[in-house]
Parts: sequence; structure tokens; C-alpha cells
Amino acid sequence: MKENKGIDSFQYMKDYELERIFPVEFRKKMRVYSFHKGDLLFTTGQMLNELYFLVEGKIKIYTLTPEGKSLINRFKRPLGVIGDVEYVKGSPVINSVEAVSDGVMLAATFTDLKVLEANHPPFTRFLLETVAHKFYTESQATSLHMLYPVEVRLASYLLSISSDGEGTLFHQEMRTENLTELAEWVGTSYRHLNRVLKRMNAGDIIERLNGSIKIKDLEKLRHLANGNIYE
Amino acid sequence: MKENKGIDSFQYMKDYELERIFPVEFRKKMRVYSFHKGDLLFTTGQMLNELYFLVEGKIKIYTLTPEGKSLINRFKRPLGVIGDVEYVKGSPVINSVEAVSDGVMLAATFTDLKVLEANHPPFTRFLLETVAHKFYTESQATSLHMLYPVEVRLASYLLSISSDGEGTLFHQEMRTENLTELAEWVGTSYRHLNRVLKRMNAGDIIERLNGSIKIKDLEKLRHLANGNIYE
DNA sequence: AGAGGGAAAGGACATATGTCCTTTCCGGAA
DNA sequence: TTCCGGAAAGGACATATGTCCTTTCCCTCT
Repeated sequence: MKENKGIDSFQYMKDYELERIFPVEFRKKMRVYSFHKGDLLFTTGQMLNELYFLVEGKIKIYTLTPEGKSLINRFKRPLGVIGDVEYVKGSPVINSVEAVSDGVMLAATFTDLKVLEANHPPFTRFLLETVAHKFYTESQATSLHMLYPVEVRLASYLLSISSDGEGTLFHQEMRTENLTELAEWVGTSYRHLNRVLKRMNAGDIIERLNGSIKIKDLEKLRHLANGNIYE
Repeated sequence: MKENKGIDSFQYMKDYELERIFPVEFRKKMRVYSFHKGDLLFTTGQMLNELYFLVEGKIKIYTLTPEGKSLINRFKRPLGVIGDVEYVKGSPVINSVEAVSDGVMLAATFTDLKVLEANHPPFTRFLLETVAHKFYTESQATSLHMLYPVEVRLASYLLSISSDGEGTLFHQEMRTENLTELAEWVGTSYRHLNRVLKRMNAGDIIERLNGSIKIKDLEKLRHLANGNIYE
């Protein structure tokens, strides 16, 4: 990730309604960074001195254990805030962050932000809402993970990414970029994920074609997920 | 839980440094409730209209599944804040709350708080710090739960409650109020907890006497916990 | 078309954890 | 002291999940 002065940060701030929380003078102090797919953006334990706003692209937040196991905590798309908890607590980075696609982030230093907070309450309020939402999501996820088997979590996941707006609800097709990643997301091993997928396949709940997963029976899936849904 | 006008809320506010976040005029609007051991204080799904401050006693926050399984998310002692996320998000209560002992809570209505926020930034800041810390803790717990077996979580728990301040570190004795509760806390079944305890016992890591657990080998325990520790 | 590499699928076996019961133990009520 | 009930301990068996490998499949490059 590196600074990119050629990008118009003001447009992004307008698009994502950051103007309300950042006064004009403040906006000028912010920096713009761009990154590429696969970049390791932040690492557990590292100290931050800037708060970041994801305004373009997709990133994933994950935990690495000393033994090398990895668990994806969540994905983020614009508008995502990175480093909020670290800013408030003054603690080192909790989870590692990796770019899933190319993207852009805006940044403001902690020092500037502290000054801003002193004169501009809306920013603190914004942070509060952000963190509250993160907590809420995390809390739901914890319960889901602790109380139900992989099958249920997988069903929830499939439901949450199947855009169920229209009537063309059925036979949704969603190519999983990568089964390994999916496994890390639901918090299980690749092997086991495969096993559960096979079971769902046998139960005519989904259909697997060339590595893609097609939902065949939304009702059964809902029944499996048992009311649980991500986010 | 019921209102108790006989209790001096001002003393509590002084003790827990709430005076900084609540101006004098505001303090008068706050109510005091007392509750008894075993009281069900809040239930999942319920709507709140007050924010609570635990100033006396101990409570537990837990999740109940439709199937009746239960998972303890955390315990709280003074000063604990209850309803912060619900206040910010305007959402129904996430987890149920039960009194573990008799206790006292102060309360302020959401309506009053919104007015307060508009004129008194320190309160918003306080909430932000509270929620950030909750998120941090929750996040650690999630990783621990997802990535390690019960044995590790149990070791972490035992370490976290063994006050390791003095030199009398060894042979700490801590009577688990209740093994069932401990099981819900580490997120496993009573049976399995028992099994793991037995294994630790056989490994001379702990010693079980009349339902109490005595730590025999702190080093082994640390090794098991593998650097993970609650809170 | 042929070769090679990485992801997908799955077999075999071990471990972790859950469920259902039965047996012990211990402290309080009679 | 005796009896009883709830909590502690643990046996037996089923299920969930992990680990280590091997086999298939595609896709791409040559």
C-alpha cells in the first residue's frame, strides 16, 4: 500500500458522506493510499498511527495463530473503517488485513483526529456507531459459531450472499472464489467444508458444478440455517 | 429488578467517576434499581429505553438458542454498562442478562441521554471507549473459541481467575461456584468439561477436591493456554 | 494435443465434543 | 443419624471435525 496523490479524495468523501464528519479544513489533511490485490495491509501486533477509510475495493480481516491456522473474521467493502478500535484503545493491531482486490483508502492521523474530536463531536459519534455495529456483528457471529455446527453456519453464509430481493430467488449461482477461503470464513477445515457441501449436495439442497455452488432448495437451506443469518 | 429510591446514587457516581461524564443536573434524573440473585434482568429481543450502569453485584450475559442451549458471553462487575449497543443502534436486546448476586444499577433514559449527548461530548466519548473495549474482548474470545479446543480455553480461564499477583501463586484454590456454569462459559457441554478436567487432573496440572479446583502446575497450565488469556 | 500445476473431491483414520444414562458424593432437612 | 436431592464423575456410544494423503479435474501454457 502506498500514498497516491493522484486520486481525488474529495470525491470519495462526498460519495460516502464523510463531509458531515470531517470539516473542510480537516479534509485537506487526509491522505490517500492505493493498494493491490494480495497486499498485506496490516499485521497483528503492529502499531498504527492513522485511521483508515476503505473507499474502493475489498479487504479481509483475519486472525493468524502461532501455529499457522487462520480464521477470517470478516470482509469489508466501502465504506469500511480500519483501526477504529486501535485508535480508541491505543492498542496494537488486533487482526491482520489483506487486500482481496485492488482498492483505495483514505487516512487521517491519530494526532489530527484527537484534535478533531475536541472540537467536532460528530466524528466521535460516527466512531461510536461504527464500533457499536462491529460489536453487534461480532457478537452474532460468536454465538453462531459457538452454538451451531458448520452445516448451519454454511447455510447461513449461503443465504446471506444469495441476493434474495427479486423473484429470481432460486437457482442463484455464486461462484466461490475459492473454497479454501470459504473454509476459513466459516471457521473449519477445507476437508470438512467439502464434506458438508457433499452432504448438502446429496440432500438436493445445493448443486455443485465446476467448483461453483448453485442453490437448489432455498426452503431447506432456510430450515438448516434455523433463523441465523450473517450480518 | 425494581426501583429503589432509598439508595444513594450520588455516592456510586463518585466512586465510579461518573461525575465526569454526567453533569450535576443530569445526575438527578437518573434512577436506581436493585435486584436479587437469580433475577432475570433482560431478555433477548426485548426493547430497552434506558441505559444501565452496574454499580454493585455481579451479572452474567448469555445467549439462549431456540433449542434451549445456552452460552455465557461474559460476566460483568462494577463498573459495567448494559444497553450501550442497543442505545446506539436502536436495536432490541442482543443477549439475556441474569443476576449472579444481589446488586444495584443506575439508569438513564435514552431520551435524556440523547439530549445529553448534544451538549456534553464526554459522554459520547465514554460510550465509545466502553464499546471499543467490549469489541476488543469479544474479538479475542471469538478467535480463542474458533481456533482452539476446550482444553486451551479452560486453561486460559483458569489462568485468568488465578490472581497471580503475589508469590503465593501456586496452589491457588478457587471453588467453581458451579461446573454447569463453567461449561456454559467455556462453551462446551458439562460432560466434556468434566472429561477435560479429568485429563488435566491426570496430568498433574490441577487437583480436584470436593468440586473445587486447585492449580498444581502453573507452568504446564501456561503452556496449555498457549499465550491466550481472557480479557 | 500434451504436460504441468493448482484447486476440488474424497478416502482413511484420529481426535474433539455431544448425548444419554448411571453411579457417587456431599450437605442440608427431618 | 438417616434420608434425599442436587451436583459431581464418569461409562458407552454417536457425531462433528481435523489431519494426512491420494485421486480427479480444469485451465493454461507450450
